[in-house]
Amino acid sequence: MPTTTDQKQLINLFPLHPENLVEQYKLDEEHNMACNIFSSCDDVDKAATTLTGILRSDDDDDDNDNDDGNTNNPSPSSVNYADEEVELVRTAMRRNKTEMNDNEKWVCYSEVVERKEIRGMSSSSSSTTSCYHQHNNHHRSKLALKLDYEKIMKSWVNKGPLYIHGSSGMDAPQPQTVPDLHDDDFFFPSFVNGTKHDEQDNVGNGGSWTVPEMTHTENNGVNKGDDALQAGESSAMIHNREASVQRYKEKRRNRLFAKTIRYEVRKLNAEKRPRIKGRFVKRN
DNA sequence: GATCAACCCCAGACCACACAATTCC
DNA sequence: TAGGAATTGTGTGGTCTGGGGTTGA
Repeated sequence: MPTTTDQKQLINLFPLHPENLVEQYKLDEEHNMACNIFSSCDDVDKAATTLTGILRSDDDDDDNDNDDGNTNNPSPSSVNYADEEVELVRTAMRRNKTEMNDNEKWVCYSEVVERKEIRGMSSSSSSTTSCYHQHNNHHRSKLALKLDYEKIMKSWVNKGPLYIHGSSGMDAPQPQTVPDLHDDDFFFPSFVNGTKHDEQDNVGNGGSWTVPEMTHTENNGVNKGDDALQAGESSAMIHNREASVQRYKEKRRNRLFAKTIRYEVRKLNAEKRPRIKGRFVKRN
């Protein structure tokens, strides 16, 4: 858990303050670029290599969900701009690494809830999460989690370590952070084409949240003779996860942001209905 | 740097009424 | 139980409004 002084760094209580906006703008721009780049890089076959492609990759990935088999067939653009892409990725990674070292931007969610409850207002815009929220320009209510730690500890006792091993090289385990559940992009998996990205990606992908993959070697306190059984369970977990990812993608693909007309006849009637200054008026 | 007016942007409200859904007999 | 009548609720689009942010003097 961060110290009190750390909290001051982690939580920006005045994100709209002009002084913060300058830095925030820079951070958001670079963060968004990193996010887009990494989300596009998760799928090797997509290779959205131009800036336009990178920016569109979020939408394109839906269309390309079924193209996972083309891993070995990079698009021509990926060949032409491969160097630029690599450079972009490296830049983003450098930036992300710098941020990780200089100024940790993640906050523990319980902390957010606590502060939210105290202040009665949304002060939870850490730089990382606000990266998405400000980018989307949505004012959405945040989910408040209240965890029953005892219950969690009990139910987790046979499921390996509670912590994702931190990538910062620190000895102490890093607390697992909870993503913004309202932001679907958070759930875009770094687990694509059956290849698992290591935990480094949890930090380096600009916010893409990944479920920690458990290996049986991490599973403490379990009989080693059950390796085969555990391998089967692990495989089942992977398949379950893939199924979850597929369900998520399907749901995401079917999302509709545009206004939908449920009754075309009502639309026609409304268009024919007389108005004054935009308001419907009686016919007589 | 602080202040203020002008401007811009956008979500939400407003309206009548045809039609869908529900209830009642 | 089926079916018709009555009642209630919903959805539709163009314009306006107010609040908040931005800009320039």
